[in-house]
Amino acid sequence: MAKDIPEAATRAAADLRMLTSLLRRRLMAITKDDALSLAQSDVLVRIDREGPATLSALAAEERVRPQSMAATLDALIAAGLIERTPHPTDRRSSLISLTAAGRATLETARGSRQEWLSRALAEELDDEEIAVVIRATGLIERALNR
Amino acid sequence: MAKDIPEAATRAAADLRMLTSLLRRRLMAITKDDALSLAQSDVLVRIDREGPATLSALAAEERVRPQSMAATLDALIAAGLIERTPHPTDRRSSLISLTAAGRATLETARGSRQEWLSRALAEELDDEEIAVVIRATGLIERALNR
DNA sequence: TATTGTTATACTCTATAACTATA
DNA sequence: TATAGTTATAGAGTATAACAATA
Repeated sequence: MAKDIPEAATRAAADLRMLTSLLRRRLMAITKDDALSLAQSDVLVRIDREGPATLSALAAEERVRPQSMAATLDALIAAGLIERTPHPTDRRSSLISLTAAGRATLETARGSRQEWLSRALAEELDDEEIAVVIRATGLIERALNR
Repeated sequence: MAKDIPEAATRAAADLRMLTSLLRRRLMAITKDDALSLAQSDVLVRIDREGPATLSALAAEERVRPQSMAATLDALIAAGLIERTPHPTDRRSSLISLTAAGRATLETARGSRQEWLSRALAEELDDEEIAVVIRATGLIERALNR
């Protein structure tokens, strides 16, 4: 039996769905000097935040199939931004970590999508509003991982 | 010269960027009985909300090129969910509107991504938190369109 | 047997370039 | 000239299916 879904949740879901598409397209359009694709940026940031990980773990965290993650990692390896080292205990697997170039890329992510979005938020929203956005991202993430 | 971007805006931008990818992948994974692609759903909802529109107008609002919008519209027309009628004053153009089947599809969007997301929000968040999410989507949209 | 990863293939979404028809 | 739309082509991102190696 379907539990009743409050009007507000339906509205929030509809708004979120459309906003997600729009935001992604805006980000994609910011190509500039940033050679990284969106999926590549996601993975680079994740490894930076969480440390070395296996392909499977990255795929699970990013919610893609291992084959899809493999394609993304291949591109990052080809660009010299990450590297594989043998897994210490599992010979089937490798640990993926940032190279020096990968860390440098993250630090110079200015002039890229990240900067464009930061600036858009900073210039249009006040401190209280930005706090609301931060709180909302946490709430949405919690709902997605429930 | 780059104006200083507050720490909080940078944090909000990073969180938003990654959340956008994750949310989109979760939505894509909900295929079920819903035959519409994400881009198709976006357009169908938009026409329903805003009424008949030209291809160019839809492309501008959805932030895609006219060629991309044409592909999406072709699929929706093939599915019988929208239709073209001649533009009253511009013979180069057409007005795109929902068919009866298109309206029916929107109404029976239960069992689809929209329902999955609504339920996730409703089950994990309380009323005050959902209100925060709704407010945040409005704020983000404002920043994107600034 | 279950898990980690690879190879092969296909579909969605979007873009750029070059074009036609109409305004 | 400028705008609305089309045709052709390509790349990013993702998936499923079938497989090999190791746990």
